[in-house]
Amino acid sequence: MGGLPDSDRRPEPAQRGRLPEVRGHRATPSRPGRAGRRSSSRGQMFAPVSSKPDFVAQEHALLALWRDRRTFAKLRAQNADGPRWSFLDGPITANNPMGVHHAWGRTYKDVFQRYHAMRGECQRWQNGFDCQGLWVEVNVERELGFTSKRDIEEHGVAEFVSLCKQRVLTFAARQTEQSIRLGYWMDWDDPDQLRRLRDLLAADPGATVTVDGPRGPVTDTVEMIVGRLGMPDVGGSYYTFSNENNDLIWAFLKECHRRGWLYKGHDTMPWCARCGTGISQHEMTEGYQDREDPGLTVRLPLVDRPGEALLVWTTTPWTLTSNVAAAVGAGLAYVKVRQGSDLLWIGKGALKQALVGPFEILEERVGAELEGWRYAGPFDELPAVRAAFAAGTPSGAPYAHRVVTWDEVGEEEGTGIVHIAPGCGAEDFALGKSLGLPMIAPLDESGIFIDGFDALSGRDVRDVTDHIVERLRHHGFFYRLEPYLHRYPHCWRCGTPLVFRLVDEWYISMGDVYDRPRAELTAAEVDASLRYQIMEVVDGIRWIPSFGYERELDWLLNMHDWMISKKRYWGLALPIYDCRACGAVEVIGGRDELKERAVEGWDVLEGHTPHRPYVDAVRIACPSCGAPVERIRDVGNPWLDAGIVPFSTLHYRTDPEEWANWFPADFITESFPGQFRNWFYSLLAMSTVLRREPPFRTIFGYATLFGEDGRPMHKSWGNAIEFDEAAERMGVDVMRWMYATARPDDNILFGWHAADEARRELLVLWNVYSFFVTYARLAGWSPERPAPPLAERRLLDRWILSRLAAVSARAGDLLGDFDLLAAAREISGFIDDLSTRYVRFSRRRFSRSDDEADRDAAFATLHAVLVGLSRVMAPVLPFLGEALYRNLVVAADPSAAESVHLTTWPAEELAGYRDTDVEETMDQVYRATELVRSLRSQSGIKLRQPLARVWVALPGTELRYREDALALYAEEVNVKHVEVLADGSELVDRRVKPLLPKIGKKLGGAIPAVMAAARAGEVEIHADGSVTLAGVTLAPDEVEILATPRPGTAVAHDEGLVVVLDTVVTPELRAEGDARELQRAVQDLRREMVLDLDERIGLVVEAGPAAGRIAGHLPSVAVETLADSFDVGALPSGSATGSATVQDGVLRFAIVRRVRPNA
RNA sequence: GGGGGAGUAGCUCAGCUGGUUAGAGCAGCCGUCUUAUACACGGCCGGUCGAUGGUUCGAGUCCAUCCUCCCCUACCA
Repeated sequence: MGGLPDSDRRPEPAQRGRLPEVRGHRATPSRPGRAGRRSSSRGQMFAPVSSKPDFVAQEHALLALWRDRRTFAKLRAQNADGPRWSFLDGPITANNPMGVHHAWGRTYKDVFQRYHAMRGECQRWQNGFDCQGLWVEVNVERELGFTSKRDIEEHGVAEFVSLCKQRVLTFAARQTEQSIRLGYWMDWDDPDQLRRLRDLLAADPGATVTVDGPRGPVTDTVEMIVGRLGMPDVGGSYYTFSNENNDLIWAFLKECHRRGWLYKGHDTMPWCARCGTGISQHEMTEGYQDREDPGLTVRLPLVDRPGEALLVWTTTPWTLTSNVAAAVGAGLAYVKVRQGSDLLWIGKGALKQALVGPFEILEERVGAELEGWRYAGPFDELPAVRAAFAAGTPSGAPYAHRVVTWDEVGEEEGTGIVHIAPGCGAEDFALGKSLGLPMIAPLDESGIFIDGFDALSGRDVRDVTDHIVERLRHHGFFYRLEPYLHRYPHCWRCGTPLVFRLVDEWYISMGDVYDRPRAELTAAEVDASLRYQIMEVVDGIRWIPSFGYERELDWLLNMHDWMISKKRYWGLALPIYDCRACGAVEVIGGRDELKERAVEGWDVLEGHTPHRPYVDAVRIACPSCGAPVERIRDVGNPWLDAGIVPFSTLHYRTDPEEWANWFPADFITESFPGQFRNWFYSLLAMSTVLRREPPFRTIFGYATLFGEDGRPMHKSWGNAIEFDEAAERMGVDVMRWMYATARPDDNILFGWHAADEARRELLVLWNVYSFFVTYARLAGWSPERPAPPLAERRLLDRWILSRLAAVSARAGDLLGDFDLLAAAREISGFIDDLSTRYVRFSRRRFSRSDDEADRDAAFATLHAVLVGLSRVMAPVLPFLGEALYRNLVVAADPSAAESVHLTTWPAEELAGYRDTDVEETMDQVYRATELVRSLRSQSGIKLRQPLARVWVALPGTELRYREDALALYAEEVNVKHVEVLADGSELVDRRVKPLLPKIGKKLGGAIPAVMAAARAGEVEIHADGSVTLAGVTLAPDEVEILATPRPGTAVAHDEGLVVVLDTVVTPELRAEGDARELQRAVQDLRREMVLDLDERIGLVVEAGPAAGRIAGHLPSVAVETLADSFDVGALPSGSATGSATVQDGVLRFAIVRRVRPNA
């Protein structure tokens, strides 16, 4: 269990922790009793930290710790009186284990909630599960091996519905466990409890059971407890199958009905023959797939023009059975062509694609002239067709196939003449309705031809193409058949190609679409059209990214009426009572109302949740004719279930005051694809109907997760990664970091390589932490040791503390603005600065003992930085943050908050560290350091080799903290003296850099000349700092003065910063460099020997000229390598030896151990 | 067919309201530092910023057209 401190096993402090002290040193060092107890011997303060952490093991240990200590409960209690921040969770479908794509969204949800918790805000922390609908049904069917609705009916609807509930409980438990593993803090149910309820439900739903709720034990039947999950007395996640959820949807539907928006539509709809239900417009997009269909061209002989025929084209041959008309474009040109003995009518523009073989044009007419021509249909002798035609048109006259005109007809595909079957296509239906054509509906709900179609009757629509083609050939209707590839709608759930069926479905009217811009509409017009009311609600919401706003409006403007019915079993029971006797429609607004209105069957429903089949038993009296009326058998669209949650989960009905405290939600976040027409839409629609106000203030959307290869994750493609596997192999902090550093509005490519990159970044941080603890233990340093006040610390210390303050302020603002990516980038940049600049620059300060005050300052600084960082990163990286915090703070200070997640956001506390002058100074020093490194690299002089002198020219601005900065610089670049070059130096020139953004507009066309002068150095610098270039005078704040090297000097420069390095290595410098070389070689050998970091040694250096030259430096080598003694002479036999490359060859040495290994 | 987004190094992506010399990480090559020792750092390599025009003193950035990919949307049989 990597890195988890021993102190975890100490008993928990009784009082609630105060915040850890991170400022400088403590005013009162410590209470004597405690200090005596633990830090008298070194190494007791911080638990050792491996530089090779096992993140996964650590995460498991921390999960156990949080569970045992009830840390989350403490957080909730701590914030109970804070200002409210309302997050509303979009329900996850409890139908399968959760995937890594869910983990992406859940990372956002967790990060923002944790951040607001650190702001002391009170939250609800309620997760949601989506429970009802075809998703679950299909999986239960699959498990049972069912292939049709008949199987369900035979199995028994009650049992089937129970199995659906059980499946939901199974996967709610599973997803709960997975979410907890992710570190997602919510008010989770106990997964074992969920499974227990599932088993009890299977055994006996009517048995009485008692469960623990937040307000005490709750006793009810198993079925009713399941129906009450998520409600205040039972607690935990909300479930959309809950009684309250269903009840409130009933109230919503009743309100729609009251306003006259609910209606029954008779229309030709996309239909899934396998699922036996219609598919609404909202569900269509997901199902479009490329598909090859038969492209069939058919001859239709004209009755009154012997020998002539129309050519029509279809990709759905089965619909020819129900053909009633052929449509032409009134204004399009049509031609009669001769092909062999055939005389065919066809659209002029369709000649090329529709005809095969040579032809001759005989005649041309516009479409309007063809109107009314009668033709013989291909299936005229079928009883169903004869019956429909005999019944005729609304006027009563018998009907015959004829040509009609339609303005939708085009010539780009097909023949320019469109086969019309109003019972088999939505547009055909609309046309047929407007012209009063007969309707022939050939299919039953399973896609089987009904009676009246002779040989076809009883056959599956998916399997009749060959038969139909054969028949057409036989009767002379066939012209041509060739495969046709197109996008065709499929069932989004089971993948079956859809057919169109004439059915009754229930809709909520979205109201008129006006042909004027919204701004010009009157209030009355808006009041009359729900879609515009929803748009007004959308206006009041902040959409991130902003294009979401336009997309939602676009959908609202174009959407059709909302089809809410489904001819299925598991779901919301639509509370619609459609009187067969008189046609009156009644909608019931809740369970209580139903009980009141019931005239029979209430006893059947009593004790059950409002689901099929029990709810079907209840009848009410028709308010209009008094006849007993049954509920329609349909269930509801599942987005009704999810859309009502701002009301059902916030207790709109039972506790309006509490509801008002949490409504509207401050924040929701979900993956964008699909939700504009689904959850976002249903939330908006339902809130608009019930309240006419936004259900949430801000919505943050993100894109889609793909495999590493950029394709959707797919098991058979080998690019799929299961959540559990990812969690246990890469660790969830690594996963969360990947998500945090991904652009939300772009698709994310998820894979093991990306995880390695993310881990590497976190390892850098971990290594800083490991470094700190390693040396703090060696030095016996503890946070209680007095440290110099900030003003007396080194520049480097003040710099990193200032950076920390800046980062916590910025990251906080960014998280508050829902910009996790930018916040993560702040943290990432800080980790880089901390590791590559701060620790790298100050490494020696932690190990040496000659300046204790400075050493303590370094420890105190790095400690404060790591503690501060642990808090800043806690929302994003809850495990790493906690690991650092517990070892760095809790282990040392039992009075501190026991978890980083119980601390507050540190920005305000740290603000005093901010010093932008220090930051600017350090940036210059750092850049100048890089230049020296570059020069050393070019001239082949190792950084280890001291040099005598470096000259530095700085940009025109003044270097602040000059002495400190230069001292630091000298040390860092390993030179004896640093000289700052003045303006008059012969090594550099002063150049002027005009600041284009400031002067661009003003100067316009004069710019090329000014820039050329600046480049050439033709500049006049005036006493007040202004300059004249090419006759143009610029103010001091319009230019920057830079240094540039004069030609011919060996220098490095960058944006006005110039360094000149004296590369002469004198014998003295060389000796010193060789000593450093020796020192490094000794350290190398120590490492090879695996000596303890603080193990003392004896050092023997082989006698010779080299040893002689460096003799003067040997004492310091000894100090640095922890040698108690050093000798120059023959190397003792049997000891470990090494060698260092020095000026004139190789210098050998030996290390003599003071203690025996394993002693 | 309409609407939106995107096209920047071999790969993944930065690049703010236009500012002159386009950056990072990874990969590759070469080095460096080091009691953070299976860590880290630097350098090199690599881009006609999808194409073509235009606006402008100046365009990866703004405009137009076209090409490619993705998403949304659509009644094309």
